[in-house]
Amino acid sequence: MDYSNLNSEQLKAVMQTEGPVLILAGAGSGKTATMTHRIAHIIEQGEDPRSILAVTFTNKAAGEMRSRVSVLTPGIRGMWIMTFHALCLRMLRFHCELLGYKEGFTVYDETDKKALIKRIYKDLDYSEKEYPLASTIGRISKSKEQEIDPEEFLMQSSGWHDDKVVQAVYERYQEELMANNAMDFDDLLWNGVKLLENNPNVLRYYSERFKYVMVDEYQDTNYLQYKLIRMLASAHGNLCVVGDDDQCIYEWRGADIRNILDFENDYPDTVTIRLEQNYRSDGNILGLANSVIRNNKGRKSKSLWTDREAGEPVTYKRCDDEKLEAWYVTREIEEWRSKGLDYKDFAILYRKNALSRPFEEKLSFCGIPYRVLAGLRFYDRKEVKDVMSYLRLLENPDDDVAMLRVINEPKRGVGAKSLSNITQYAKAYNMSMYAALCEEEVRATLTKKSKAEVENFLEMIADLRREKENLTLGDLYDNMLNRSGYLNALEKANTIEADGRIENIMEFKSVIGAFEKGLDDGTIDEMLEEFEEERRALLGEGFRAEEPSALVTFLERITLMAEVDNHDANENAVVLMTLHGAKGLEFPVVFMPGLEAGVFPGASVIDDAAKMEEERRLCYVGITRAKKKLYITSASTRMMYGRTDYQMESPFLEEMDWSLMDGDKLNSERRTAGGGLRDEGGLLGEYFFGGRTLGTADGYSGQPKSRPFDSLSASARETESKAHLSQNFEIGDTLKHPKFGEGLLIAQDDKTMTIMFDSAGQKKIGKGYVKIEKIG
DNA sequence: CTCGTGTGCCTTTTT
DNA sequence: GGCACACGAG
Repeated sequence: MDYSNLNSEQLKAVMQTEGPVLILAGAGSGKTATMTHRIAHIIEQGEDPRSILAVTFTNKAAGEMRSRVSVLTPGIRGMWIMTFHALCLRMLRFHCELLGYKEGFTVYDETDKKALIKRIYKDLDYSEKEYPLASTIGRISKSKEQEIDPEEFLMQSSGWHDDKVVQAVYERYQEELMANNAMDFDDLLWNGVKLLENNPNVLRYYSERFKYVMVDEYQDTNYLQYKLIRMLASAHGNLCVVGDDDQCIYEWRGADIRNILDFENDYPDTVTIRLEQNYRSDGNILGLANSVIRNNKGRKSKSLWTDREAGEPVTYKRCDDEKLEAWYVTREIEEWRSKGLDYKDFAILYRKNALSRPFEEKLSFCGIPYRVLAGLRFYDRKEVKDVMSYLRLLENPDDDVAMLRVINEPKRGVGAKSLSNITQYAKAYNMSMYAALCEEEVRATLTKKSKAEVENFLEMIADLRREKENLTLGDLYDNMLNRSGYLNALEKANTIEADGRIENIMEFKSVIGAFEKGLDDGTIDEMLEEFEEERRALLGEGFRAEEPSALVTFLERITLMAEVDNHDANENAVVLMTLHGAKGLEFPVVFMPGLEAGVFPGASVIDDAAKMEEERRLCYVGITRAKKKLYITSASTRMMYGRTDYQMESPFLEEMDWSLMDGDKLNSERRTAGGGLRDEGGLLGEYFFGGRTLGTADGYSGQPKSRPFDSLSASARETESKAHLSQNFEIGDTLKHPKFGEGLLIAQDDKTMTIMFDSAGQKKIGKGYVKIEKIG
């Protein structure tokens, strides 16, 4: 194999295959290349690929590693390169009966979890106001991460009423999960650990099999993941972990930075290798990153360096408000693009999703393609969750969360009263809702019409359950859509909203198609074949391993998928995402907006030293995403959650090395004595959009790079003036609204228009907020 | 039972 | 400002 691309430290990491190895890999230091070469090297040594386990946190990282390894060692199969959750899930699929689960168990995502806990609240008569759901869910999750079961929770609890509530919900939640034959994400890890801890023969099998264990992003492992890895690597002791304590940004989620800081104590005779040469960022960017992160205490000594040139200075821009900030960013993107960069070379990375809107508006206004990686995952949309719930029921009819989602969707006349009848019966006889519904006496409580519809629904499930072995996933899906009446109900609704849902349902169909045709790691048949091989090996060891079906495999894959996994680096669009989502990625030009106290760092952490350090690491992660050019911006006032607040500059700005920066100076407040925003006058054009100020140009920096909007495309300017003019309509005009569709203007004043929409009825629309077109 | 309107909430979120 | 959710009228 060719190792000539590797530097001496990387090479050392590749060759050190035996014993515990700690690779401290700074940002952009060629970590993935090192790991993939290491795997390839082990295989080249003649080791069985099946003896290799490489664990990551994201599907994306796993996929990347898999494909890069396959370039180095074509045709090699049998390694386990997957996320922690997928790893546990795979073992649990084979051995779930040892923990009391049934074959085909369901994995609940956060939405399912929330729905279930909500139901438990209702049952136990707790109010969400008094005991916020989010806090209860958080505490349950934290407990699970620490292996604290409901019983132990009780013993450790302070005895406060709040604790008792959480305890009661927690206990009930675990019971329900078990009854539904389901696990949540935390259970996957905990059950994975339990499986190995309680079953010495299982532990022996896997730990002996995995001669070489590797873990990526080790700084973000939590207690369970730590234990899991420790056990899996116990037989051979060849454990190689890669991480960067400066990039630990998930402590709030249970990640324990001590796992990496204490690794050398945990594993005596550890060989520690530092990858400190950064190949990603130009000198100024790296210098800035170092100037920020050095303010953290308690980090492993490490200094990133580069032999690249200093490059562009980092530009800081203090803007008047969030709209101007977005304009500024948009304009700089156009400016760079005119110099030959592509849209996909830019990323806008913010602290929280709520910051994305102004950027979306300005980008879309200027016709710049962009993609927001945030908010609702495709698979979290109501209609997608619904159709998935139908599919889930085919595999696991005990899944009450799925049942509750779809029993009355489409409407089958099963309301609160009927539901309560069904669930009470189910509870009394200790059965699932599906089982209860199968009882004639339960259905007898429904109205005649409703009874017939429910029976039709049950029959569909029974039929499809029988047929599922013989149908392709696509056919199964089509059958389900038609026979459930789900699609029909949406078609009948004939609203814009329903049309959107139908579109998503069809999109889901193409996801199924893609899955059947094959993904990056092979076709579905190859995957099932690999399962079968694993299973045979396990059977040979005396385990009774069940092979999961294609449907189960499909469903779990989607459940374990994250939004960032959808990021396609080849799509030519500006990317918008949170700083958390950006870890592991890189872009030629990065914008970091919202460097304001209360936004970044967030308001609640500013006087918590430990949390400030994590926040600072997040800042470090953001800076080190940039290869060529970094912009940092802030806004003097920002409207968020419907309120406009005055924003101080972020304390992180004070820590930065300003000799590496240009643009505005720190504390460059731009307010008039009266407290109002200073109109930068003269130079700046002011632009109106439906009577509101849209944007002013950069008049501050003394040497404006361009006249206002010169760098915006001609079509953007045209659209702008059109948008302005188009707000003047006359009564009787037929108008088109992007959301509500066509309608007739029946009244207006200077601020609003009253429109009678064909499908949405009469609405009052504020002028200048959305694009309204005249069509007749 | 379903639809409509009103109230409260609002970090970050690998899986 | 927007959305999800709870509650009240038909």
